[in-house]
Amino acid sequence: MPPAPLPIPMPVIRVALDVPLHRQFDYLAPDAQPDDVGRRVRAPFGRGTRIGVITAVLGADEEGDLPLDKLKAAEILRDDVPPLPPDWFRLTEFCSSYYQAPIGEVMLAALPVGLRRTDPPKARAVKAKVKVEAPQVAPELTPGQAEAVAAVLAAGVGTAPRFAPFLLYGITGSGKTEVYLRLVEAALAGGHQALLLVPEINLTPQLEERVRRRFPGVGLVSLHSELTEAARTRHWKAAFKGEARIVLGTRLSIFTPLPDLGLIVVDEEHDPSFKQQDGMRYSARDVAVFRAWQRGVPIVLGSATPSLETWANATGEGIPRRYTLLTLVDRANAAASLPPVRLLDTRREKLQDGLSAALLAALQVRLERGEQSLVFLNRRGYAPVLACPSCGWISRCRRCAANLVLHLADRRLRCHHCGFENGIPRACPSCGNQDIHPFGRGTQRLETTLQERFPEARILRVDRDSAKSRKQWEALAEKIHAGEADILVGTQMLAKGHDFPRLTLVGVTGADAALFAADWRAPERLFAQLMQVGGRAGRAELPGEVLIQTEHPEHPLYGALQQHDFAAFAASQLEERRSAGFPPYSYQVMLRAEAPEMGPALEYLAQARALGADLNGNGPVLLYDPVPMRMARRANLERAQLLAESTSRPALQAFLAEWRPLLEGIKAPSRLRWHLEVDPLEF
DNA sequence: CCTCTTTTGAGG
DNA sequence: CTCAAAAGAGGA
Repeated sequence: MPPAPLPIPMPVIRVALDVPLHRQFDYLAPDAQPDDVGRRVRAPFGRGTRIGVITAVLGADEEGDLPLDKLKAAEILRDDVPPLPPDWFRLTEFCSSYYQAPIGEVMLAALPVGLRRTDPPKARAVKAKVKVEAPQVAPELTPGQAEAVAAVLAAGVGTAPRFAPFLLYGITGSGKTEVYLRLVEAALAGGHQALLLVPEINLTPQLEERVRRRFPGVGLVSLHSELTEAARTRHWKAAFKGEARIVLGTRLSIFTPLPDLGLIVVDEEHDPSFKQQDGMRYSARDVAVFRAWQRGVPIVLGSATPSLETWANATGEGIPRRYTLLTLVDRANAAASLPPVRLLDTRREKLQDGLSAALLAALQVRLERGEQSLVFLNRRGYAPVLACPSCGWISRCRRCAANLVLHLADRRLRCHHCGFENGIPRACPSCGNQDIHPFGRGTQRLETTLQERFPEARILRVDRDSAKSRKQWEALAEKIHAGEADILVGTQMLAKGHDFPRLTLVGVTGADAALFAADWRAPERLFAQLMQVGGRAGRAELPGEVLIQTEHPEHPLYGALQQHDFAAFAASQLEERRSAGFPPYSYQVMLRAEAPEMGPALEYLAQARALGADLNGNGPVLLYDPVPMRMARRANLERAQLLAESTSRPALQAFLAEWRPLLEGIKAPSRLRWHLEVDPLEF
């Protein structure tokens, strides 16, 4: 006869800890109350102490996993943080199951660092600086904006919100932000909180300033990685307690508990920075849509170049239409207000240091007129590789399957993937030849070339090397604004954020590479990038022009770009995806493994595939062969991947739920690491 | 037989 | 993940 369950004389709590384990742990907590669920605890774990979140308080009649005498006691933290609410649990549990991430990791990652410490520093009183100015008058809405606002308001913003997803599609400068502000206004008026997600911190301070001026006196907090730990914690708490009515933040802020949430806005929804690429690999935009659904509130995804997933959801091209499409500017208007795009066919002429005569002439004209130009090249450094023409030596990284990039600015050879760096050899390390050359072009070389050609021009290079921190970038932007630069040379950094009123020419070089890249999402990113950087030209009263150097002027991507026709581009890309069975017409999961040797990594994946095949039978999930990644070696680790794909998301999810535990059982050398990535963006 | 390295398993 | 115990490999 089995022994009767022991009565529990002392409450037992179940705790999610910040450890990469798909299970929870029970602790004794003499003072636990049922309503302590959602509170943080300080719990002994292993030989240390950790912070966890109480997910359940076991009643006297419930049996724990372990006999009571094996349990340790945990200390419930009854500080000024209220218990995390049920909807926050559902949100983190959804992420844990959808992305196959351990629940404790998800929960703790969703909290500000200040609340994850085992020894919280004494909180100092912060005096809120409430500076109430007169609200800035809202500009009159264009008919398009008014229509968009009305459509979203009809989903009950500020009154009786319900789940309703919208794509707000409008080019840069078409006034998407004003639409957001009107919706925020309505949400606030109805006593609701509004959550605004923005891609990265370059833009955050500007938008924050604008929102603050519009809603003076209204609690507004920002949440992004450049805030101090204390500020983040303070802001997070203010949002949780409902003191902050507007929350403006980057991807992690999607997990902020908001008692009165009534509206979610995701600006630049296509931006890759909404996808976290390490730890829990989640898409904040997708989580935002889930959260809107779960909380029953409207969500607005805004973009000039929506992701194709979102576009398909909004247009119903080949899949059920799930979002309402709101178009801010019709095509005819867009073509009129956007700078003309001219393609420079570089097959027909001998380039001068990589620049065509037409682009050089256009730069000369801008110099004479005292206007600014921008030359875009999405490759930093001086040259992507150093090579010896006599023996064929090239500057390879010893730790990666990549070349060392020549940086002449600080005379280094540098790997952009692992951070390895070296001095520049005087002669070929392999054959001693003194005559080694840089091949290809990066922003530094372009800068040098332009300086030689236009000695009188003030040239400013903007890339991750010249603008490492936000402060440096702000300083550069300040200089550009003040008219202290004639020609800007830069990477995609220049495409985002700041507005430069005297900029009338954008030249694009080196764009072709993305046309035929192995990554089938490359054209989508290129189009968005070129739209964005092209949109920099001529935004004030001065008309602008975009010149693109290409060897493939007939390519449909450039054709669509010339017409400023995103819809046509999207339609052709979606057609390709549909015939190839790629997302959004299928759902994918990538299993990646890395190890010092390629053999074990591939072997691990082969076993994973076999286990998956057993599970799946001839079922709905297609398992591809394990293959080395495109960049097969990084930081001395060989990397391989295995793609699983299905036309049914539920089927893929069901498969994953069974597959992942099996993956954990595969025996592999200790130095082998693996992870799953749901809805991968890069291949 | 001892020492250093790698693997395995637990963590409440 | 991190740590420690157990198992294995190599050296005197």
